[in-house]
Amino acid sequence: MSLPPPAGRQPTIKEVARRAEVSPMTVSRTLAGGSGVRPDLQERVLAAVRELGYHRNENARSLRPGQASGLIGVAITNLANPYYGTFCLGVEEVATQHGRRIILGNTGEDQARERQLVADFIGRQVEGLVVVPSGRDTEESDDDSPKGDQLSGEHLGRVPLVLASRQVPGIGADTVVLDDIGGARQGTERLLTAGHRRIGYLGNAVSVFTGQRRYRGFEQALAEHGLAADPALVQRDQQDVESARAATADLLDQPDSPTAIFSANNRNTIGALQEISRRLRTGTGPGDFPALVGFDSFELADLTPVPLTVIDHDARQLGAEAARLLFDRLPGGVQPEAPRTVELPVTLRVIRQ
Amino acid sequence: MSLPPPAGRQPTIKEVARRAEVSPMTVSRTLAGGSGVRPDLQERVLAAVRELGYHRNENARSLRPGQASGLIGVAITNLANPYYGTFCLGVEEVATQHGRRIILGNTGEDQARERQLVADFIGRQVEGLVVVPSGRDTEESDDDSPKGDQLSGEHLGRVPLVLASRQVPGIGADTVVLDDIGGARQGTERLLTAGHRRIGYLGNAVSVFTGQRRYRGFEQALAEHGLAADPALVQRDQQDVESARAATADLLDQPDSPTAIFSANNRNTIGALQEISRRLRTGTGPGDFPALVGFDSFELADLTPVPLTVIDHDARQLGAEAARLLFDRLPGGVQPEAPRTVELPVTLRVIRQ
DNA sequence: CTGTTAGCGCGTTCAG
DNA sequence: CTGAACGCGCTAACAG
Repeated sequence: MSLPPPAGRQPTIKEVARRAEVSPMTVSRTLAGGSGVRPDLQERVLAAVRELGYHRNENARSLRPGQASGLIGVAITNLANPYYGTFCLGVEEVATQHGRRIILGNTGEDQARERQLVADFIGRQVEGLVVVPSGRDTEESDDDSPKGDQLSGEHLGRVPLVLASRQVPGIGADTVVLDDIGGARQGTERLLTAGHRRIGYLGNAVSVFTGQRRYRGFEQALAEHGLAADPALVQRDQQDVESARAATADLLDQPDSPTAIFSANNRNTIGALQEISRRLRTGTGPGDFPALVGFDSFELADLTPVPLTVIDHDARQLGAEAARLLFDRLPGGVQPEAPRTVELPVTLRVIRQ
Repeated sequence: MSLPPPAGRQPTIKEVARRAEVSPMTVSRTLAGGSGVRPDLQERVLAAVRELGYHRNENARSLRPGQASGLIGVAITNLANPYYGTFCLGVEEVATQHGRRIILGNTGEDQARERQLVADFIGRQVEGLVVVPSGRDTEESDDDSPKGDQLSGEHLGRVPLVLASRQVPGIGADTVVLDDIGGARQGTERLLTAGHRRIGYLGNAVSVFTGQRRYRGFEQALAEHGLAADPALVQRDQQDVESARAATADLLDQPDSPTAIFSANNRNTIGALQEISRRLRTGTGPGDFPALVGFDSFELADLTPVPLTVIDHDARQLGAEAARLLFDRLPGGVQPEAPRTVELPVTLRVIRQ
């Protein structure tokens, strides 16, 4: 005679035990590897497990002291950007190597949402956090409500945190960033060397860490040539492809439009290419279209209708590195003393001269 | 006198209670909204919560009968494909509207990995699952080890499941698919109407549901014109851009290379465009390059160097619809009787004539 | 309005 | 080799 199937609830260890006619402990031990359990009992247990479709309740499991949840919380700013999808893949792969699962949230550059997410992750007993911090001031402020509050030590308890892509002032967490300044400087330098003097800038808000750094690299290169950025040619409030396309249209429609454009991320570069290609098709716009240098690579860069150089790097590697830094701080890791910052190099890649 | 901060552990409700000099129940009630708790006690509790950085343990919480975990498990096949990133965003948005969090796993088209993931999700007490099933036979087989075993009702317990993109025979779950056959038929029809007779095919494995359906649509359109697919022009084992590029090279290098190519997904279309553009730049390859019709849209399709039509749809909407079907089966939903299949329409969009 | 009791599913500890 | 008791953090149900 078989017991009735569980009604609307997952079967528990007790039900398995009852069905296998053993005690719950025998089930527990069997599932833990079975050392010290008679083989015939193990078989009865495993049969009952199969028949009932039993799954250990990981939540109850992690309740016990010393038992970890096996979860890593990942918060990113924009899942619609393939860049971050690839980034997550890097985190996920390393997490899987360490037997961990990732739990993912999208902040949409919203700090309130980031705070909720992180709080929830901690409530779910994540063992660690990988966060791409949403836009915020990167300047230290001396008022008493520091930015990045939700990522401060007190709020995190003792959950290790790794920041990716962007640093947050006042947060002493391990961080992986790119060589934003150097990459932007080199990319801009390339345009200057090619003789360009009117160079447009497309970027994300200055309140975003990378936005600020990449703009700084842009300015540095200009300064080295005795130039300064022309405010009329600087557009930096675009977070998505459509606004980037519109900003590009603005640049192209200026009376003395730029002969080249530096773009600070793939959203902006793609928007620029879309607008340029639209005008090429419809025959509108300036006679000559600007050359492009853009941070981040992307699929189909090859198809560019104008000269294009990308400042390339691997989002997957960024994610993997972030995860590695995190696991160093988890049980079994090397437990570094001070917060570390890893700056990954970038590569100038000429797509079309 | 303040208690020592929690050492390596998250603070518990008891510590908060001790610090606020109330009972744990008063803390619990305050955090649950505070109805029926004296305001001054609430303040003491909230102060203690802030000071200790307390976060409710959601795992312990969901242990109690009747309490749900607030988690939705999402398993996709390829996080590196921006398509699935966007898909996840759609799921995530709807889940957030319902106060749920998503927990994400990447199967890499590996059934074993899919099984592990789903088992783990259930162990974490997810309230529901959204799965893009990894490749498997779509034919019913009459042996006794049916495909899609891990998604069968017995293994899932009573966790509602929604399949997205791909159906699995024998699994009576709600499903959202695209009009794969109709879309592929229309796309191919367009090439035939334009006079093409030698049409290449790039697709994913026939063992993948969409791969099979899209190929069927391709064949149907050919048949309507009294034609059959030429096996020499059919390549369908590509899962990523690089192998798609190589397959395209194969097609282009044939003595009598196709005048048009139908591509069954964005990985293949992008690979094809890369190869064609490479040859255009280097001046190799056939004199005339084939026109393309591809399933899925993608960024920068505008830049195509050859005539291109895409069979367009919104991955985000697919994800959102999958989530909606799922929430219908969760507490508070409409609890439909039979499994439902939603077939989302696709749109032919001419990118370049 | 507040506190005590009990038990959710599991595994460590200790007895048999 | 097997089982019973206990407690992890939390909250419904029941006192007070």
